[in-house]
Amino acid sequence: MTQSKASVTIRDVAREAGVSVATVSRYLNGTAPVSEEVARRLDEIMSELNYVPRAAARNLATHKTETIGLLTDIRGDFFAPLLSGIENALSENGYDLLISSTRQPSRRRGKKLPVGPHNTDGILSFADSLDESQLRHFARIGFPVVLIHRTPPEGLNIPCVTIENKAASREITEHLIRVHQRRRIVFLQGPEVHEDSHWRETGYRQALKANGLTADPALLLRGDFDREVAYEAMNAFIRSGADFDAVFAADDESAVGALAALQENGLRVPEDVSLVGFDDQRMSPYLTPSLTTVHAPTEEVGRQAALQLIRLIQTGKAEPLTLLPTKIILRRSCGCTPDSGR
Amino acid sequence: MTQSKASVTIRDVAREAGVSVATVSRYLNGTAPVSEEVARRLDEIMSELNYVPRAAARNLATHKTETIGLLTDIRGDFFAPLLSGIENALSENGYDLLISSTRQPSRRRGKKLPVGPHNTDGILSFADSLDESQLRHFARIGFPVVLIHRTPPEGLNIPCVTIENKAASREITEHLIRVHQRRRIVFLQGPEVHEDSHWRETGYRQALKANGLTADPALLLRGDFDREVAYEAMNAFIRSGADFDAVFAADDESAVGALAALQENGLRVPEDVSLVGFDDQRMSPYLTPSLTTVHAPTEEVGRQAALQLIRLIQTGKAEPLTLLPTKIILRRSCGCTPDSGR
DNA sequence: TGCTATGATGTAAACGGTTACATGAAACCG
DNA sequence: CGGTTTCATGTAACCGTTTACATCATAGCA
Repeated sequence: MTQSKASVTIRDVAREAGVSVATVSRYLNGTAPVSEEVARRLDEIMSELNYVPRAAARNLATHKTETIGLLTDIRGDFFAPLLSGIENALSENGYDLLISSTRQPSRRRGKKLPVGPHNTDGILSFADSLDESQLRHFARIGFPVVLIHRTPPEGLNIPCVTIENKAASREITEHLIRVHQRRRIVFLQGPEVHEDSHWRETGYRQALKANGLTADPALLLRGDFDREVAYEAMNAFIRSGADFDAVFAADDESAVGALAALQENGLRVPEDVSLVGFDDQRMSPYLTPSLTTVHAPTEEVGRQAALQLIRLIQTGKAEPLTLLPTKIILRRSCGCTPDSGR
Repeated sequence: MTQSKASVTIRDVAREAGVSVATVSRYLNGTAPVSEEVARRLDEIMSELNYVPRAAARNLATHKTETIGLLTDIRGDFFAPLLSGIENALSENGYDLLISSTRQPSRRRGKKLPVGPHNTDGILSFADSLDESQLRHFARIGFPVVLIHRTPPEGLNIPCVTIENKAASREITEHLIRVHQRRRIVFLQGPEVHEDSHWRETGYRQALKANGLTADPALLLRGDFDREVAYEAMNAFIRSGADFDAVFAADDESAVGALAALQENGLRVPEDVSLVGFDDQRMSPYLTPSLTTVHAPTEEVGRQAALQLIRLIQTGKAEPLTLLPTKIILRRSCGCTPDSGR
């Protein structure tokens, strides 16, 4: 009931315990030894007073925030595991997470970013959340940044963690060709600028070439990593009477859209058309037929990115490139019949 | 190149502009008029120096953080839309988001929460992220909290935003009974303590009773809002030779598990067994058959919760209960055959 | 013309921690 | 036993803002 002041400060604790604030601070941070006696008294008083150090004061004094910022778009199945990996790694290391979505490309120049040196110790940037000029600025002032699913622009030395796209794409395409005798394979592209999409397409092309097939530009459709877009594109393609016997969707989202379009047009998967995706999202095993795809370790990407950023903050050094392995997962949609895809 | 000091402060700006720091601060915050002349000069200098006010200093001086904390588990399809709604509402109102997952119930008493009065202006707590004693503590010290998908414990006056569970559950159950002539309907329960699960079960019971059916306890299975758990439970149930003709899964996650179990055991949905879920998650229209379910406005829940919290912080008042409407969505899995479930 | 609003600005004290430097006591040591 | 370490602690400056209070023109007004 004797709740006079708004919040209890380190000085209150010091006074109650009959010591100086310096002693309290040192005990709190373990930066210097404190006598048994005093330690006991402090423990007692602090819990009695329900004392919690104010973050702002600490940040101001130390020039550290113990917080990292995340810039990303909050969308789809991809996001949850990524965030989960990041959050785990951070909390294990005592960091907080300030998250800001890069929604509508307001891109108002001059408008300051919601996370930056003023409120975090470093930031994680997913895909194109930060444009080149912003990256250059952070690099210039030496502010720690780690890129996720995107390599740094020319000449910039910014650590990045992403996944192996090309080899797996090539492998899954070759699977369609060699095991299932597919010849006319549609590639459902991602967003134009997206790096993942680019490398996946490269893998696809290499597989075609290595197997004596030519890459027919007519088989390239834009799916934009989006269910609806993929559905529309696929639908229009089918109705145009196009000739094809398989679809490689650049990600599972677009595979879902493609699957819907195929089925609605009376094409059986995998009997008439083989379908494969990329990412192995949560729902993929539960589609009918279950989706053959490439497993991307998204949660691990998040975790590694967070760990690299922490390392960069604390030691000034980090792995320039962390490339996580991917693995193809054979299920039913390509034509295989594994025991259980789950 | 003349980058001597670590960071540029308000004093640097003031000196360059030949005014006092107070003037700069006032201009920055618009808390007092400033002459045309000075304003122009400040704009120029601030962008030239690339000045960004340090959040910690500001927080310390104002006792505000302009940040809210979110406690939740980062799991499943449910999470992304919720977060998206929250983030949108917050950023529109100039708040930052500090997020902390309530992973392993470490529940180490005494261990301080990662978000609280020391680093935020208020917090959003999903379901059981905060236990009763923690809620009481925050209530006692007058720290703003808004609950999501959970009502406050007895005697506590904490605003809460959630959805209408009972009426829709009753309605969807009656749909199974009246339209599809189902009589033995399995209810796949959520986690024991979960409020949503409780009310959904209540709606289910009411529907049975109102239609002259008795609630057979043998038809109550635990699905835990989890695919795997639901799959196992359903699988065991089927193999035990149980007699049933429909399944009402307490959420779409468990519906997915149930669907897998049904199909693997050769039961056709919806011919042999009707299946319905709750939530209308992203994947639900894309299952085969598409899932009849109850649409929960999850993104809107997030948005409303954020808005209520902001109101609570700024005015001290907020709606005690925000109950968002739900709506049943008829697709194929119950036996209906709508044009397109998407 | 003297008196009071009003506008634009400056001065300096908070805010609640950390930490360099200082101090006194006890321990060690040849 | 005097001198040097080491330990436990205190003093006070500092981190970068905001803001109450003061100041000084200038305008408005009777």
